[in-house]
Amino acid sequence: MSATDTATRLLDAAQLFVEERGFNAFSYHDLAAEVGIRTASIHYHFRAKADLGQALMERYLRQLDEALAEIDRVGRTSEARLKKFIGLYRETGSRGAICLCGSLASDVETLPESVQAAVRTYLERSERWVATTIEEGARSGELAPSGKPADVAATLVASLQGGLILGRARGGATLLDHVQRTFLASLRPS
Amino acid sequence: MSATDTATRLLDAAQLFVEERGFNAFSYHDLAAEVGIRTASIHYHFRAKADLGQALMERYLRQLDEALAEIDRVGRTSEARLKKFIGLYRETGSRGAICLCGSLASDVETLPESVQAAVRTYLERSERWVATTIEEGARSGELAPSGKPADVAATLVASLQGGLILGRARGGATLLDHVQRTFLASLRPS
DNA sequence: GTCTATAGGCAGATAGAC
DNA sequence: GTCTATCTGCCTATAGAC
Repeated sequence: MSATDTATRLLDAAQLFVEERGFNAFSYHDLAAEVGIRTASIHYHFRAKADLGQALMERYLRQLDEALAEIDRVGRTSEARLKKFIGLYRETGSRGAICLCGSLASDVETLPESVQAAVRTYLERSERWVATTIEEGARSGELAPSGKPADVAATLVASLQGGLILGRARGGATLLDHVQRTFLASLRPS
Repeated sequence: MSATDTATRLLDAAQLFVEERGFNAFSYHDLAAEVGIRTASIHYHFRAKADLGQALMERYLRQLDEALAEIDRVGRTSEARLKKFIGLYRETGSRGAICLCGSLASDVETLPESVQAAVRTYLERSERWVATTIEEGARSGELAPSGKPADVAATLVASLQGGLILGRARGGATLLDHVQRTFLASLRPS
């Protein structure tokens, strides 16, 4: 029952800030106020803000792997698994946030190369999982994609990330409902 | 043959900056260097940076209306019109940029309300045009959307905006190729 | 319209005491 | 590990001369 260590609390708070405002729109001062220490103390845990960004993406990648493994474990059909995958994004949107990776992708030109690389890895891994899931569904006859699985997968991930960003800007959290209906309908055999 | 006036040159340069880096990642100093005047002079044309953002979106809205009118004028079929619409985004992506509106949507929490409103208007207008175009195609039997036109329209706009952001982060400008193939295939009657 | 000069604030980061 | 104190630099914005 030990209290959560400071580094973890910093990562938690930073993740919320990035998901709500973006990497360049929060400061060590904001972070310090949230966690209850001074800005100088943050530098002890993360020497520079770029290091914090990298640690954030590394943890987020591990969380992705865990989430996908869990979906593969409990999802019975390909469609059910895709629905759960879309559900991860809907959850994020329902708390007024966007995906950490999508947020960093928006600011990509201002980020250090190490963080850019982690963003690319996250996107590739997501697309590959979706493509594989669609392929499995197509093989068993459960799904009928109208194009190549890799095309559909790239398009789905783009509309989920875009849907979160546009949905927040539009107000009202229904955009991902449209995305889910459109994709599941277009994948269903007629 | 008069030279372009300063306000217009400032808007042109600012638009490129926003499309490449984001609204909060360029300064009046960057802008001044680009246009060849001093930062203080920019304030004569746009009192505060928020005013510049608003002027930027207002001009961008007019450009959207012109582009959509032109597409309606020359596009012979619904599919041809949608392809030209997607082409607007592919053009932006091919110069390593993202849509001004998508860029501002990413930073939406840090923007003044007037700019947020313009972003919403741009998105609504885009979605409505796409929905109408799909409806027309469905009525004539040229297109066979698998869901409601409004759903498909919202999803298409989200994947174009998301595709630009993710495509730039991924490197390689092929993401919108995937999006175009996926949507045109899913709209084609079987 | 554009300039020089500068105010005033906040950013990321470091040194060194405890 | 966390603190106080401080450096340095950049940002938006303004005042007032030309």
